[in-house]
Amino acid sequence: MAEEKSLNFLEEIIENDLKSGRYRSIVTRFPPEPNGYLHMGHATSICLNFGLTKKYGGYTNLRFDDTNPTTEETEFVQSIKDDVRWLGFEWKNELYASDYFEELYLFAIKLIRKGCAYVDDSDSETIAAEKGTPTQAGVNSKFRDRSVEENLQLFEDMKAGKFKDGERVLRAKIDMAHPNMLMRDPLMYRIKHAHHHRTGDKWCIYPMYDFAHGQSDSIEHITHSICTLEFVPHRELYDWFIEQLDIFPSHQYEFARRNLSYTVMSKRKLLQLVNEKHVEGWDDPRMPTISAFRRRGYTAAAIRDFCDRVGIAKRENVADLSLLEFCVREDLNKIALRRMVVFDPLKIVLTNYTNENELVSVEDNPEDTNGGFRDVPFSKELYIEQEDFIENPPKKFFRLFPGGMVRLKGAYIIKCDEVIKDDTGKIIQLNCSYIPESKSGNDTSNIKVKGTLHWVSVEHAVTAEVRLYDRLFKAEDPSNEEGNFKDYINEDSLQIISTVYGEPALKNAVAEERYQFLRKGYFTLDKDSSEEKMIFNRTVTLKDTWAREVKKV
RNA sequence: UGCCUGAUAGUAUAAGGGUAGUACGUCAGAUUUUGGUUCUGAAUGUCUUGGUUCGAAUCCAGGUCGGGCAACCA
Repeated sequence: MAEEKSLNFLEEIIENDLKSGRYRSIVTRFPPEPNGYLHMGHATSICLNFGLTKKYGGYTNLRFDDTNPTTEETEFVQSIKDDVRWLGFEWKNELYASDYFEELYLFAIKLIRKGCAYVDDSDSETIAAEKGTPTQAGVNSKFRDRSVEENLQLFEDMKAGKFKDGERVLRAKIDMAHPNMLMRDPLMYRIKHAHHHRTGDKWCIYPMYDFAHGQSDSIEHITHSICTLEFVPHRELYDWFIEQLDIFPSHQYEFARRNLSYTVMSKRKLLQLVNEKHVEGWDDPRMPTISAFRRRGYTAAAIRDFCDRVGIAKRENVADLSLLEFCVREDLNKIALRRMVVFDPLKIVLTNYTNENELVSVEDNPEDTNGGFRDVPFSKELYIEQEDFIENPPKKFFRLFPGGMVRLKGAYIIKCDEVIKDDTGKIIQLNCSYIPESKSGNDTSNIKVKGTLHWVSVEHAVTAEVRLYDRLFKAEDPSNEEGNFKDYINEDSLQIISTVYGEPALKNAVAEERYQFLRKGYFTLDKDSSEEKMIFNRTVTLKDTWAREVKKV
């Protein structure tokens, strides 16, 4: 009997709502602002919102929170849709806060009529000053007590474009002494003579987040409006507008934003990394954006699994990058095709080898019992990794050394007989002998070796470029370190090896397919690849217990 | 000297008055034609002080520490 997975606090709320009959099914929404690319934090929100309706019945809308025309662009709308789809979720309706501009405008008029809103002529400095501070009450604006008629007229003039940016705002009339600063006559509308990515030049007044989000939720009958912790103080305002307007009572629930170790997650900081060219773009594989993870070779399943395993709660957190890496390795181990690729070649010559055109058969994926095999050409001259040979090996080193034996994966056991160096003492070639009766699958040699190496035939090798990525930051939580987060950028986060040597099957690599370069890590073809040149991104390394062993010394 | 909010192994998350559990990470071992995978085992935790109770991570009171709130951003 499988243990029942415990519920997170939102699932509990929903189950109670369903049980009590408050709702028969639920509606959630994912509400990104189209002013940047989605990142891992959004992935958590996406998995949460879509996951909840999948689990409990109902649906999820995709709603773009596009109330600020000066920062928002269609480019981002497209990338967001791509990312949500790629993550494996389908929204019920594609919506925009701008779809509701007319309705929102009517809501504003309703509040003016009720005496709950007024037009303020003060400039932003004055309004800010009059707002007071967290420990000090604000004071009323001198425009606070205008008549309903005057307010109506002024608001219409605002809409009609009779004022310049910043000359007037519409504010809710609540309480300038309220302990919650958001309740001190918050702005509802501001004037922006700006082109909107969807409504064009139709409007020159735009609703503020607080006057758009809750009402949009309400219009869509969102039952559970889930957002991050920084909006907790907004909930009071959210409820106030809904109550004053007497519209469908959506409810807001807050959870803690998801952070990831060794990176930053705020859009502002990510934008800086892009603009200041610390990375190549939003989908630079070192970025924590969804498009970057995709390009790097992460699978949607792995990301979903990660979000699932981390869970959600209400306390601030920094999730371990190693958990994400575990999730992607676990998925990739099952699906990646194995290939042999030598990064840093050391030539070996099998002095006693005389066969011609020999092929050895190697499994594509040992985890897959139905998996296929491929033929790999074997020959007298092979490449192995430089690091797989040490002249004076440390203890527990079971790769190749003078007089030592190793198996070449899928082929024969070889013995190192002679080390050849150039004038500078650099090792340039190994002369080895192979054990003919040790062929894989047909081994009658009775020789036991500890090490198995990957290799490629010199004559048959195909070349490619590999890009090896490391964490973008040296600090676990760069935002919380002393000084600027950029001081902690890892200068070695990208290592390019322009020529590596792969077995011929590598030539058939296709986009989207995942590969495990034996003993090297998981790789996928990068979009920069061309007919002439294959470029592979390292998605993640293999777990390397030997590297850890070496480090200990 | 305001308001809101949070605190469980290194990290993340359970336990909702009754054995503090799970995952990742760490360490040790077994298996292995990838030093991968798989398997086994171990170490490590309830912010603090009181109170209620047969019994408290859980309820109550005080304290400590962290986060958010003074954008015509979302």
